[in-house]
Amino acid sequence: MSAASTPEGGVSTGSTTRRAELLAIAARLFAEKGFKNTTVRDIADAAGILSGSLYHHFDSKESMVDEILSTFQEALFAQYDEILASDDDARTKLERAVRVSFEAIEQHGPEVAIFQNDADHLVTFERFGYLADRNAQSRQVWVTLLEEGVRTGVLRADLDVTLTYRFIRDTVWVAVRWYRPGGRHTHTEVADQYVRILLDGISASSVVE
Amino acid sequence: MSAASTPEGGVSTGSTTRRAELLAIAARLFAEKGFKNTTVRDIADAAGILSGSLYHHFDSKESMVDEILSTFQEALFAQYDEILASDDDARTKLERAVRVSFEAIEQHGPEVAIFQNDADHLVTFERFGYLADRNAQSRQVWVTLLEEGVRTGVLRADLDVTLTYRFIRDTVWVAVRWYRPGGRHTHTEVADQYVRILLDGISASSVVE
DNA sequence: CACAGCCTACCAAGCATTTGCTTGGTATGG
DNA sequence: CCATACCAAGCAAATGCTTGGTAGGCTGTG
Repeated sequence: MSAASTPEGGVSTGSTTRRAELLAIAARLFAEKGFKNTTVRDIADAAGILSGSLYHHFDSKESMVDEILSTFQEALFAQYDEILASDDDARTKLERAVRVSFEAIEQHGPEVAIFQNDADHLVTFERFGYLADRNAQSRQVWVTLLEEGVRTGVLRADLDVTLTYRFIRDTVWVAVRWYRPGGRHTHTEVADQYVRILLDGISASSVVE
Repeated sequence: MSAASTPEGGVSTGSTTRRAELLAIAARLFAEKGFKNTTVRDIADAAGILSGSLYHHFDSKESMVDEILSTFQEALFAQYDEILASDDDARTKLERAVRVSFEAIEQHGPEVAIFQNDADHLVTFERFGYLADRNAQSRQVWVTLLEEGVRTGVLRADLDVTLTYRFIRDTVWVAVRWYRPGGRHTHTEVADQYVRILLDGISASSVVE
């Protein structure tokens, strides 16, 4: 029923412009109000059209968020993979991973926010299984970096790697809730400040045995 | 959720009032699925009653979450105030504040989760204005502690206090997403690990000029 | 160069379901 | 006999999505 009314040629071609515009509008609203809490009428209003007209461009509300998230995840993990495969030492890799993450918040805030806020809910649908995979993959990236750091003596030997991973992940990604491009700090500054605290702590005299 | 088998707290525990039971059920669901995404029928099903019957106990869905959050916030800030007013040095106060927070996650997980996930949305309603107040108050607690630390020379002088506050707040409270009572770590262990990283970093050799 | 045909983007109207909540009635223990 | 706790039925609004139609630009052909 759906394929009949939707011109097949318009899927990959068509007006990429309008389609991309609508996706950007939807992403912003999903990030602001949450996926479930954003109605197709909200999106249509923001785009200046009627809700029914959205279905000329997309199959469903789900397919919109699907396209938004999958595209973003693809790009992000390409960067992580590059860092993992690089020749940098563990400390530099960690720094780069943190920077890349804050950069993603800067450049793809809505996508990060949607992933943070709605992934748990979306993952219950088969269609979004890849989100769980990506999550596991992300964990693997960080844990690998941390273990490499411990092994090479760059990081403390008594570190609980899993727990540390969670702390880093939480701090970095939840920053999407308060970080605003053009605000008091650049994303690079925020990343540097966090790396400094993460590596050396906030204590004035950090004499570690 | 098989409402037929054993509705949550269906067997009246006698001592606890039915009202409190229903609030606990609602809190768990709000935390799991989000406030807006939880229907009154969800709550009623979990309680083994019909949705309309909830309105014998509560005015509205909003008043349920209101009662859940306000009660919790009251208790939490009493603890913060006690720490602020104590004679401990800045470092000890910070440690205590972190511990109290993880303790809240342990003992009032649903309440913390609701506050984390839905406060932004709820705060747009006049009724929940106190949530914004409490948020500002919390910020004040942490910033005061950090500034005291810098002033007394316990913490690094070049610390960006506001940024540090955000990092701490994010890491501590978002832990509610993964921390599970009875899991691999106690809340005290998690708090200690975090305090250690926060103060001294994860680096093996902290060279702080 | 006119014009039929087609395509993109949208409108207008509405349908089925879900949702928060209401109203009037009922069973049961004290 | 009365308060507590609940049921039965349903309403109005909101929500995701469908259907049939239209305006305007572009294209190829005679």
